[in-house]
Amino acid sequence: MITNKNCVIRLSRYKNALYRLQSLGFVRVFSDNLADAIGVLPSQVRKDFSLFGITGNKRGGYNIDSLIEKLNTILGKDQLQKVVIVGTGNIGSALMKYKGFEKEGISIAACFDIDPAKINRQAKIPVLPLEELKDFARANQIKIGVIATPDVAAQSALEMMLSAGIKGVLNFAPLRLRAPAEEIVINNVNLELELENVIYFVNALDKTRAA
Amino acid sequence: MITNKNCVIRLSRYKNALYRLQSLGFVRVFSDNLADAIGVLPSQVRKDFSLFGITGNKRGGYNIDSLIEKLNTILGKDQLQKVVIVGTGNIGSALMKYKGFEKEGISIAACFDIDPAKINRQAKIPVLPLEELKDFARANQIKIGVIATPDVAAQSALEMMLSAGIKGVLNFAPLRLRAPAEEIVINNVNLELELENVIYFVNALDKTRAA
DNA sequence: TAGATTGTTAATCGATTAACAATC
DNA sequence: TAGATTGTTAATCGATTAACAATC
Repeated sequence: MITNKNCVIRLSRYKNALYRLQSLGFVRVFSDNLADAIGVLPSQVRKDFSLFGITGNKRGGYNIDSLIEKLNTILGKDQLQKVVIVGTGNIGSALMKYKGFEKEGISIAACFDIDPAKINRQAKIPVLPLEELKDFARANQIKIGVIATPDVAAQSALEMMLSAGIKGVLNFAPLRLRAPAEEIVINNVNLELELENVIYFVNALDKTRAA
Repeated sequence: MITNKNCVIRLSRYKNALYRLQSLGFVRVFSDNLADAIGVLPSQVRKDFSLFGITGNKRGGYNIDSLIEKLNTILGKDQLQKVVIVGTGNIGSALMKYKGFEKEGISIAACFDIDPAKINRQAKIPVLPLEELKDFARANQIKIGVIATPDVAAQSALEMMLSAGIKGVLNFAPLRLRAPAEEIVINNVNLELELENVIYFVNALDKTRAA
């Protein structure tokens, strides 16, 4: 098992670049082209592939179709991934409507909220009471959940997910969730932090120029 | 100038942890406590502080109030940061309504869209035609922009921001933007990719267990 | 064949961790 | 003072980059 997160992220980027090349009619690709497309060095591309046992042809590069297929298998995109979202505030409902996931073979099976006013069983993506999360996730074999609740509700949302058999979480609440690492994969997206980071580097750049 | 992104992200996390400790009534903190709060080692905390010239007291640790102040200065939070958002689709409008930014001293000055139907000059956060971005950003000295447009519009949004004097961009469009690195800081948030990453590690964990 | 590209090994680089002298 | 904690230097670790033999 590869535990380097950056490496897995690069695989996703290669895959995206390959789809673009494919739609332009290309059939083969060299490590050189892929490297340029995602902004790394050619040896990084070959190293990444080597780590996952992906091989090409010396002199002939890689066949785009079969490369896409291999990457999709590695990334679990050979099967539809069903996810649930807990929290239907701003972030939650934006994710619910977001077209990007469907395009990537990710289907939002349902959303959950604690507020009875938000419940809507008839919607294309139903919004259900939080109490039903456990039964729903088990019945539909959901393994992936998104936490888009207010901060204070995030930890308990995680615990409900754990008890519902969910194995992976994308967390948008800006705090550190506590869970046994062997039991669940947590990936945090902290929007304030990302913006703060931009602000820092802009200021730092400014100071460098002034100096 | 510190160019290690991870280090800057940790500073933000320290700051958040410190606010929590402060609200619990604590006055001083040790590298040990901070390390535990954000999940790193104590020597990492001291190393990070040392990189930014932050010092404490041997035996006495760090004073929380003054530590928060120092971190806020470094992170540019001693002044209100005004940002603009281009694109008022799902992501854009979620960000517009998101409470997390205001809490962090980040104010959304305006949003911009190419669709005339979206324009709303009377709203608390006005939605303006894209053509007005340049004048607005210059008049209001906006340095930070968020790209939340469809993929195909992202590169041109970036170029308009560049010409408007914007120096830092948080990009939600899932593609690589091209720009001269010396002129602009770009931070990408790719939601599909983050979710794909969770899916990969869940599958990988599954395989490890099965084996 | 000659030339180009892979796959892998070795070298480099940078970030994290450990260790410990200084000192409150 | 004795004990605990910092600040910094050195050691380790892991990821990226370079180099090059194999070969299509």
